[in-house]
Amino acid sequence: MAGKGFMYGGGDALNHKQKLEIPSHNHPPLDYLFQSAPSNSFLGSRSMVSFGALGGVNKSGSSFFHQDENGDEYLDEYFNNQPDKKRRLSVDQVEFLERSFETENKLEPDRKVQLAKDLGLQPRQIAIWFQNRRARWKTKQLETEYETLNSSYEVLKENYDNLLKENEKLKIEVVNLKSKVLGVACKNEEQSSAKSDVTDVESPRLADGIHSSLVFELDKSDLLRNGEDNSKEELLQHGYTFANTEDGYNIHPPAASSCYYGFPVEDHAFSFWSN
DNA sequence: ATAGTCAAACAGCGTA
DNA sequence: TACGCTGTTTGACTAT
Repeated sequence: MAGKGFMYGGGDALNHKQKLEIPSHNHPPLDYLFQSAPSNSFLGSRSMVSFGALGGVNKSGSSFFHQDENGDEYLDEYFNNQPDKKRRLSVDQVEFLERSFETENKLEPDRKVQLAKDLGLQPRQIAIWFQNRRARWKTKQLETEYETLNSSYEVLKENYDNLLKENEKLKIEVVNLKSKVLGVACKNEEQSSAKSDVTDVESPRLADGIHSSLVFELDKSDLLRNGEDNSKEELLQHGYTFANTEDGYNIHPPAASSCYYGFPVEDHAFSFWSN
């Protein structure tokens, strides 16, 4: 990022070289100093603090910079070794930042400066921490939302599968009922044909003997609606029997019925014939 | 020793 | 121009 701010902590992201170029009015990385002479009340058990802790003061208002008789030694060591090391924030610093984040996850400039002062970090470090923290929070949110959506999907899928099964059962039931009616109609047709004793050119038959105009076009409700009593009476005359059921009655053909449509005997749709 | 994970810091882009 | 976001890099740390 050429042309960006030169001072560490200022402007946009800086490269490593820039990061190490401490302006004359600023201080060497404090974590380096703290490694030998910690004075920050926010230093955690790990004794780690960012080397960006420049110019801060702790809660008691005392300087973060350890200015003792060895101060120059730290300075020399810093510039000689150039400890370009990334340091984790201390536990206390993170806790402080977490509490601040819980209050408000966006960072106004004033709060950033105040936090930087309180924690002895660079404002840019505070900004970066909030940036990363928001990213982690968003990731967590996405995971949570995914879990929620996934469980909703599982429930919906189960309901859908159950509906499919129910639908299949209902379809089978429809076929059952239609085949019952078809059987009745066939028998009726047979009887009529026998009576007329001739081939009826106006009632063409299909090769398998099923009357084309009757196939799956009648259902029990039609039969019941269009004069149940007459139909029943007529069927009784032809040797049909009726068995009462919960939802009406089942129609049984005469014992020696010759009406056969080529369905297997064990066909579920015709199982009622063997009742 | 090394692979995996986490977090600090950075890069680059969009936006107000 | 500062800031936010997303993606990436890098170093510290841990488990094996």
